[in-house]
Formats: sequence, structure tokens, C-alpha cells
Amino acid sequence: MASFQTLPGFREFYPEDLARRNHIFRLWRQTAGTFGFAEYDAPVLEPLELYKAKSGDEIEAQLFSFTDKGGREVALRPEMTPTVCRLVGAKANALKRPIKWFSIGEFYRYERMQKGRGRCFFQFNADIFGEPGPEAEIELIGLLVQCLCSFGLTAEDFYVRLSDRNLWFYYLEALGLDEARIRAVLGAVDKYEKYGDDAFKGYTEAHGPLAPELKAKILAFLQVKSLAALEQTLAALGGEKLTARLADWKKLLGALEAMGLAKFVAVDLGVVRGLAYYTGFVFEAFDRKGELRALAGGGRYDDLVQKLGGPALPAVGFAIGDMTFALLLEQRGLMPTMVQAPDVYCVIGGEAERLAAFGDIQALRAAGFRVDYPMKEVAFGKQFKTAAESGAKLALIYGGDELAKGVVKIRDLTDRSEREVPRAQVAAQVRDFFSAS
RNA sequence: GCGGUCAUAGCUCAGUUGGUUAGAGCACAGGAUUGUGAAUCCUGGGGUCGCGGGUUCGAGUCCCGUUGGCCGCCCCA
Repeated sequence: MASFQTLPGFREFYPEDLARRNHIFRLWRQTAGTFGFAEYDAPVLEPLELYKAKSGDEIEAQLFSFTDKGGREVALRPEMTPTVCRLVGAKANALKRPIKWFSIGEFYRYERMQKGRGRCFFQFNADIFGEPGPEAEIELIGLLVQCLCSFGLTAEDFYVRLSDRNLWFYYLEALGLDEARIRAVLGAVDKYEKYGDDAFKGYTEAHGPLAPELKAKILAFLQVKSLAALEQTLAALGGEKLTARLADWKKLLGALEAMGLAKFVAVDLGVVRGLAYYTGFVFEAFDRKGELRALAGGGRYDDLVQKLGGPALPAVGFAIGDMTFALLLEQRGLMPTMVQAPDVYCVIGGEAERLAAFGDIQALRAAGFRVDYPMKEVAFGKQFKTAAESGAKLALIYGGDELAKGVVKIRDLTDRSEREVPRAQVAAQVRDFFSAS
């Protein structure tokens, strides 16, 4: 039993675990590439202010923060958004538009662990800067869906709930509410799915009871589940802002439909996304069975770059976490068992044969083949067993008989056929075998 | 921050009302087997029973504390 344990909530990745993680990262990275996103990275440790400035002091309780030896207040990054805003903000004028960036990194939050949540986790982050219209959301939701589909997940497995904080603001404004009341209503809307009518308690405490006909309209809006229903509800109100916003919705949903992604997207105004720097469309991806926490979340945050000291620059982004995502893949049987199999396994008779084999082993490895061999002298029978278990496709046999004849025996471990080739030709033969298959 | 639950070999777990030197399967290693495939048989290594204290002639077992895991609440940027 080891005397030292990992810190609570932290994870260790043994080779099989890391193979699974790398598989996920590889497909995310590849998918982002197909959408034309460029990869960036940034420090894991940041000034505490970066996060306080954005979200307020209550967030600090869930940060891994401390004072460094230079007396600086610092925190391990809990998310990527403020960091990427700083990066983009600093060079905004020099960057080619549209700015489409992604990253894969580790994040830290000082929280209690739960299913699908630890104190450290990885996130895929994708963001588009400088694009004020729904064109950015179209691209990002398309990317989000493809990031999940590339693993074999389908519309049976997950969907994206789409909502809009602007729409709520304009709608509640049209109903005559001031900003403080609007924010209180949004808080209630966020909690309504979970608590039902109790969700309005907070509002009642701050602003007194909500007029029944007003509440009815809010609840009706919450029930809107389609573009048609949305148009119908808004038609009665009219107004410039709402009309323009409705046009954005049509553009966004029309484009997603044209991409063949309509089946992944659900209009759901119940999504508001809690605290927030979000200013427009917001979206979250969930498993269809509703057993897991959110797979991904994102939205528009047009004010954040400026708030963090950069120029005014509209932005949209989302993040996919690795923990819930891995759980979903495992549940659906889509997590492949990763084996690091060699291409070639060498069966070696004795010490003299070993020296002969080393020449070929080194040459094959230099040529890019994965080659393995027993490190100690082992009985032939056992070596063949090891060769088969290793997953190698070819075995090279360096026995006394072969070397006496100046040949090496090549065994195809798949069909069990064997042939002898002159030693000088081993590398070429192996190359031919793998280029043919 | 709060609640529930659990902790014995690398893994999954047995372990009797508290009673000799704490077990099994799997995995790993060696052998049967010095030239050919996931079999079989044998053998072996591996444990401060999470940690600390208490009760007792005696604690893996009972009690208290503590640390950690899992699950849930709050929160979820």
C-alpha cells in the first residue's frame, strides 16, 4: 500500500486510461481541424483577478487558489474562456477574421466529486471571435454536434438544447419588466425544471409576487419547443427587437437544418445557464436518456473581451468536458479497447541469434515499424504465445537453424503461414508486407 | 459546506458469537516444455486488514476519531 495518495478528485492515467483519453483528444482535434479551427494553448496558472473580474467573489470558493512565493494571488484555471479572451483581445487587430480557435486543456475546480465531475478534468474549448451574427453559432453548434458524432454517437444518444438570453430579455421587457426583475425571472426560469413553482420564491422575496397573468405568460414562453410556437407567441407582441431576434433564430435553425442537424437540436427556452457572461444564444448538450450531467455547454458572450481589458469583440464559444463524455461513450459501448500492439515480434533462439536480430530490429524501428522482442532468453513455445498475445501481425524467427542457412523465418501471425527470406532482405520484406495490407 | 454508504493482495471479493500463522478466483512471474499460438497441471511472489486510538487475555471482526472512495444535496463558469 502506497504511503502517498493522490489528492482528492485528481486522476492518474495508467497506459490504458491514457490511451482512451488520447483517443478522445485525437478525434476532437481532428474534427476541429475539419472545421478550420486553429489550436492554441495557454498557462494553467493565472492571476486570481482574471476570474474574480468576471464572475465575482463567490466563485473564489471553488477555485484552486493560493498566494505564490512572490506574493501574487494566483489560481489554477477553472475554465478557458477568460484566458482565451485575453489572448485574442491582446492581438485582436492583427488577427485574420473570422477568428476560429480551439484548445484541449486541463482545468481545476475545488469541488466535491460526483459522477462525471472531479477536481480536475479536461475540456475541449472552441470559440469564434468577431462575428456578431448567428453565423458564429451555426458554425459552433455544427462543430459541437460533429465532435460527438465522430465517436459514433447519434441523435438517439444526445441532443443540443438551444435557448436565448436576449430573447428572454426582449420578451420580458415587452411585458413591462425592468432589468432587476428580468434577472430575477431568469433565475427562476433556470431553476423551474427542477423545482417547479418553488423556483419563483426568490423573485417573490425580492420583488413581491408576480402578477398571475404575467406568470402565465412566462410559463407559456417556457413551454415553447419549436420555431413555429415561438413565432406564434411573438406575433402578438411585435416590436423591433423581437422581430429582429426572431430573424436570427430562423437563420440559425434554417442553417442547422440545411446541415442535416435539425434532429440534434431542440428549442428549449428553459436553458438559461446560471451565472453568466452569456449575452445571447446559449446551448447545452445532454444525453437523451437524461442520466448524465451536461456533456457540453456554451453560448455568446459579447461583452467579456472588453470587460477583461480588450477591445469590444463579439464572441461565442462552447466546451465539452471529458468525464461525462467518457461515461457516455462507455455506456453506449463506443469506447474502443485501445491496444498498443507492435507490428512485428521477434522470436529469438539464444544469445548469438539475439545479436543477429538486433541489427534488423534497429533497422526496422528506424524505418518506423513498432518492433518488440523478449528481453530475456525464453523457451520458443512461450515466445510464440507472447507473439500472438502481443497483437503483432508478423513474427520474425531468429533461430539457430535459420541463421545457419543465412535466413530469417517470417511468420504471418494472422494466417499462420511461414516463409524463409535471406537475412539481407528482411527489412524490405516487412515493408512490403505492411504496405500491401 | 451538508448527508448517505463503503474501505481485506494489482483487480473482484470471502472471512462464522471476537479465538492458532488472514483466504479464493482473476492477473502477474516461474516450471512441466531448448522450435510454433490464447489449453491443462504444478509452483511462486505479493497484506502494517486505509490510518490512529479505545474495549478485551485476545480485534480484520466491537466502539470512537480520522483520511480516502462512491452516491446524492448546494454549486456547476
